[in-house]
Parts: sequence; C-alpha cells; structure tokens
Amino acid sequence: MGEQVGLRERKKQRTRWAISSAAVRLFQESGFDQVSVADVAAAAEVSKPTLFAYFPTKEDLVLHRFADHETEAARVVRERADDEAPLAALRRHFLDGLDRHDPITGLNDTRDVLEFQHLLYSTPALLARLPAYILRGEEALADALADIDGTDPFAARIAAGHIVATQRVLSTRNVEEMRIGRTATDVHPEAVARAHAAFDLLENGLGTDFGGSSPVRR
Amino acid sequence: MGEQVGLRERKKQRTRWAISSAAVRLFQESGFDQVSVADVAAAAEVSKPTLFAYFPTKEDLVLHRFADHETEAARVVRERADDEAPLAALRRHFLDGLDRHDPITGLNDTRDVLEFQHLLYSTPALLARLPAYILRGEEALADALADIDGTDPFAARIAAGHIVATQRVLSTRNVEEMRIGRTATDVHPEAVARAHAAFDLLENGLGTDFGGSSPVRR
DNA sequence: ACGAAAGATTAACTCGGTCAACTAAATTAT
DNA sequence: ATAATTTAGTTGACCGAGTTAATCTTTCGT
Repeated sequence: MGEQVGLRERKKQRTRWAISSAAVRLFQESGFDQVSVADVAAAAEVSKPTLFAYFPTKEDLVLHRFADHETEAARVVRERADDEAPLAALRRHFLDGLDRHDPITGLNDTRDVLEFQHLLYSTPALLARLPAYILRGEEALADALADIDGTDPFAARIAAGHIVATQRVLSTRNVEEMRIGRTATDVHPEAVARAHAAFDLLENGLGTDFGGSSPVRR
Repeated sequence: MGEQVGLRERKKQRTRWAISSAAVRLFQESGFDQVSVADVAAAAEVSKPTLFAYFPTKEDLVLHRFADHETEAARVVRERADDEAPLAALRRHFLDGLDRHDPITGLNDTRDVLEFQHLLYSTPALLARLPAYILRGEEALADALADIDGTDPFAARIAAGHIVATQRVLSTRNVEEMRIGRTATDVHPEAVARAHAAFDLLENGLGTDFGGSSPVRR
C-alpha cells in the first residue's frame, strides 16, 4: 500500500550517493584534473559506463548538488502566501537562509562546505559550467512569475534575470568572505545589510545611483 | 616607421580566420557534433595541435565571436560623455544597436547571422558555454561602474548583474523573433518598446510590478 | 518459482585535447 | 647577404572523457 519504494530504487539511490561522494572526496584529496573518472568509478566500486548512467559528465559529479536547488526561487514564489508579494517572499527567504547559515547563501563556515567551495573555486572546468546551472533556475523563476495573474511575461523574464543576478552576487560575496577566513557569525550582520541593500535596489531600481535617460518619474 | 604589422603577424591572423571560418562552415553543413576537430583542421589545412594553439576548445571555434563583444558594455560606460549617466549611455547604445540592426541585439535577419544563430541554438554544447562568456562581460562592466567616483563597489556589482541580465533577455527575445521567421524591420518597433520597458524597469525597479516588503520608500 | 525487465559489467572504440621532437620560415644582427 | 635566433607549424604518439554492444545478474510481477 502507498509509496512502495522498492529495493531496486533504494539501491540506485545508494549507488548514486556512493559515486558522488567518492568523486568529491577524491577530487578534494588530489584535485579535479588529477583524478580520472576511472579512478572515481573504481573507488565507488562501479564500472565506468555505470558512472555515466548516473551522471552525464565528470563535472556533474560535483555540480549536481546545485541542480537540487535550481528551482528553489521558483518554489518560493509559487508557495508564498496569497497576500505576500513575490519580492517580499524572496527577500524573506534569503534572509531566513542567512539566519540558518544555509550554504546556498554562501554564509556557511562548516569545514565540509568550505572544502566544497574550495574545490569549486579552484577548478576552472567547474566554474565554467556553473552559470549554465544558474540560468536554468532563472528560467524556472521566470515561469513562476509569469504564472501570477496579470503579469506581463516579458516583465517576468526581466525580473527573473534581475532577481537571480542579485542572489548570485550576494552569495558569491558571502563565499568570498568565508574563503578569506572570516566566520559566518562575524559576517552575518554585514550579509544581512547587503541583502537588504540589494533587494532595495531590486525594488527601487538603479536610477538613484546610476542615473537614467528618463526624466525622474513619479 | 609606425606600426610595422609584420608578415608573421598577418599570417597568424589569416590562419586564425581560416580555422574559424572552416569550422563554422563545416558545423553549419553537418552539425557541430558530426564534425571532428580533425575535420576542421584538415579543411583549414593546418594540423590539430596548431588548431588548438589558436582556440582552446572546439566550442571556442564558434564562441570566440562573442568574446570580441565581451567588454562592450564596460566600454560604453567608460567612454560615455561626462554629463551622461551610465544607464542613459547603455540605453542609448542598445537602441542605436537596434537601429543599426547590430547582431548583438539579436535584431538581424541577415542569412549569415540567422544561420550562425541556428548553429548556436541547436547545439547544446555551445549553449552550455554561452553563460560563462556573458558572465565575464558582467565582471568587466562591474569594474567600469565601480571606477565611477563615489560609487559603492557592491552596488556596482549588483547593477552590472541587473544590466547584463536585461540586455541578455532583450537580445534573446529578438533572436527568438528572428528564428520564427519575422523580419528585423517588422520587429524593430516592438524591440524598441521592449528595450525602453526593460531599461525603465532597470531604473525604477521591480517594486511596482512584483511588490516588496519595504513600505513604499521616498 | 519463473519469466520479463531493469541494472551492471566487460571490452572495445571515438574523439577532444596535450606533449615532445623535429622542421620550416620569418626576424634580427653581423 | 648571410648567419644566428626566434617563432610557427608538423608529425606521431599519447591520455582521458564519454559511448556502444554484447553479456550477465538481480529484482519484480504473477
């Protein structure tokens, strides 16, 4: 009755996890380029074709962790309360993330997270693929925004671009602070201030700071 | 006297162009994945190592054309008149691009450009690398904005994110219109309207359309 | 318990990208 | 002009990512 998970499915999950964790461990030990996928497959005790049945490329062995959070912004918008504006929901969610030291905000100084960030930031091949992941999340957010009644789909697309860019810059900045050795607790107040400043820019525009051609509106 | 270009340098330029154009031609004829770099090298009458001396990866054989425009936004900001606001300069430059049917705006229905876009949009491997190129342009723009006196570097970074996202969405939309067979002249008025709408959003923020948590400011 | 189906393995292969040793051609100096 | 020095290019071999086909094993439905 109900959701029979099945032995087969459970094994697949275990295998997937075994491959991914073996990969990240080996990459962190010896460097992404110094470890071959054959090494990873051997460490995970699977064959090379099996590895590629689970992960389409070597990079995805690491980056799939971002794919899990890909639709987070879209979800926040879709699941917000009826009386809450999309931007308010996203601001609240990001600030919550900072309070919880959610790794996605960059504000996390756990050893595991720091080492993962280090792997990421010291491997050009991984960095190069990151923007593509982020873009997929942007499209999901654009759809979520466009589904709001009375919204212009084009404005939704633009808005999604602004929002995702904002979150990306905020997180990146926090990661940089962590990587130079500061603690999450130490940085937290500044991170909150930056988040508020950034979301204010989102809501009120760049006009004040970077001027525009249009005569001052309103 | 003056800028001796040198035979050697001229030959290098010719070789580079021979490789790139042979690549694009072959890719367009038979598909990116169906053509090997060995095929390209043969068609350009160079060896494989020579090809990779000019272009770091197979994808770059196509995408290097974007690298040339990478710093365009940054340049527009740096070279603007003293009394012109950054956003005004960027808006003007984009609208100029639309008028000139500059391919970078997406509003160009020339056969060559359309075929190039088709190659790009029908090749996942190329699409996946595009965002990384765009991100480099974003960083250049952030630097240009930060160099303006009295500008907060963090605000500059956020602004660059918003601006590049805006231009990317505008261009992509225009490309989509071209790809469904409409003419540049036909689409031009809408494209101009969208550009103005998008830059207005940039200047005035998303607050009006997507709400916010902050009590109405100013 | 048994047949169907899904998952994994082995082995061989293609292709992107690199390296080292060698050759040819352009530049500089005598 | 010609020798000496750089610099670009070629050849051939190599490594590693990713794929394919044939075969074998394990789980699932009845």
